Amino acid sequence: MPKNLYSDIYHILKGEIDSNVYPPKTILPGEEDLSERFSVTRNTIRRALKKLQEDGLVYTVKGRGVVVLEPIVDNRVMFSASNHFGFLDLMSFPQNKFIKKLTTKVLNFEEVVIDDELSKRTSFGIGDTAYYVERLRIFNGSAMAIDFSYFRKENLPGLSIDDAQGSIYQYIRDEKIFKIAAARSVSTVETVSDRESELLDLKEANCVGVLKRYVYTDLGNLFECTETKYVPNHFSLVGFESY
Amino acid sequence: MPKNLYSDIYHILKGEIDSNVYPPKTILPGEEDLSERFSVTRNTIRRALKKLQEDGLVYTVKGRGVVVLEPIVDNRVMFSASNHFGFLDLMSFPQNKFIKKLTTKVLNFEEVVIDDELSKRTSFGIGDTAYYVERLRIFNGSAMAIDFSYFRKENLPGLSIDDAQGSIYQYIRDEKIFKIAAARSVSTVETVSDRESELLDLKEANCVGVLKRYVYTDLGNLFECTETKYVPNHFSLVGFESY
DNA sequence: GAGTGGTCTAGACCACGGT
DNA sequence: CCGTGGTCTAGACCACTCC
Repeated sequence: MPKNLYSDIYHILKGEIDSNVYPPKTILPGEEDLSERFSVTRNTIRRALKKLQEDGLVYTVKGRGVVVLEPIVDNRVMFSASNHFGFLDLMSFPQNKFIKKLTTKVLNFEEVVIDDELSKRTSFGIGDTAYYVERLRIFNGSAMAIDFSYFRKENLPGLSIDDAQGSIYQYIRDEKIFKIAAARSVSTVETVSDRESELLDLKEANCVGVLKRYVYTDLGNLFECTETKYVPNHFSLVGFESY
Repeated sequence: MPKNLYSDIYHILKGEIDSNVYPPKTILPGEEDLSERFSVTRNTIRRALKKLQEDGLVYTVKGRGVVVLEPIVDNRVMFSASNHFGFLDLMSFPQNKFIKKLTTKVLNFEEVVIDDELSKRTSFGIGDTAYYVERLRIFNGSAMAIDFSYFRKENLPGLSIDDAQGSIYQYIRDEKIFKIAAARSVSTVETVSDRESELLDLKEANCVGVLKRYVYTDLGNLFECTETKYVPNHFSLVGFESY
């Protein structure tokens, strides 16, 4: 479906790496060779290679070439910070097929005005109006996470409790209200409050993982601030960086 | 110090955003204007803008322009997955100035052969020899984290306990053994073992944050697998993605 | 020194947003 | 429609790795 040259080339090369045409620790053909093979400029090849590098499949070394990296293994519910548009979309992660049933229970839905303290928590402006939503996430029958969310009302004027029950991102996409531009995330571990320990299936644990996400519209303003608190031992957050 | 055009331009623009020449939610001058201003091609401008976007400072929208994003606030010990070369280098993070004293205690240092089970844990090959190192990290007098590390011996033949006591990455850089190419990380929350709870200053908590990092050499092979277990409430892991 | 990737230029056409 | 960023080409020079 992608009709960009560089994107096509990226997919082809990725397939060849996955199917061991280029095994780990080997060097890919040079950029010059690849441009000949695909009949494009070196520049276009470089964009495809850069995408492979961002995926963590290869690493390029000046003067040597493009090296295929060894793969690693892990087996939990992955929530990669990227491509994570809300909890409901998690089910579409290919690794997460074993989540048979994910339900959402809205615990709280109200309008709040951002005061000094909330502004520190959410980075919203003082005086802004926001929807405050609490949603309990139930995986295969156990309460595995709670989302505490603030949505700026200005950007989502008609939000209802029914939308919150479904996927808010689905709602945004369907209604074409705006586009989501970017997200910043901060991940921490915190000791749990009494209320949280009542709501979540923590077993013996007295801590939760916290993923705080700030989401931007394509006009540059923050429109969502969500803290997801999740139980230990069941979730992984993955990342990749090259230097 | 950087003598690349695009990198210079990136720093200049970043400074202008920080000092509010271009406030949040405004649009930067167009790429054409910027290329005129700096007397470079549009291509070079685009690279600088891409770097700003990777930093999470701006977001570009086709047909509209480059939007400056609103900043957010947070105040913990940051360990960004990127630029994190071992714990000792954490002190060089500008936000982390308040860590006055960080010491390391080596709890264990031995050679191991990777068997089936260790191979699953580390993604190293079966039969490889590795150094296994346990290091306790003490911040301002309290035991805040433990690192459980495996280093492939093949890549680090002469590693001694003294090197482990200092910064292993310092050692690698100084000895110019190889370059570090990339890292994959997986972040989780786990309930704690008895031994860990004895070693760490957990207070009431019975869980730890776990950051598992796989580090690659520039030849494409995995050379380190480290699990850092850290106490709750004191650390943040930051991320940024654009769509 | 031969070959690799890293940077940069000059110019072209397309797709999208706003009017 | 015009102006924006997105993609692509053709060709150049430099810095690095390896032999």
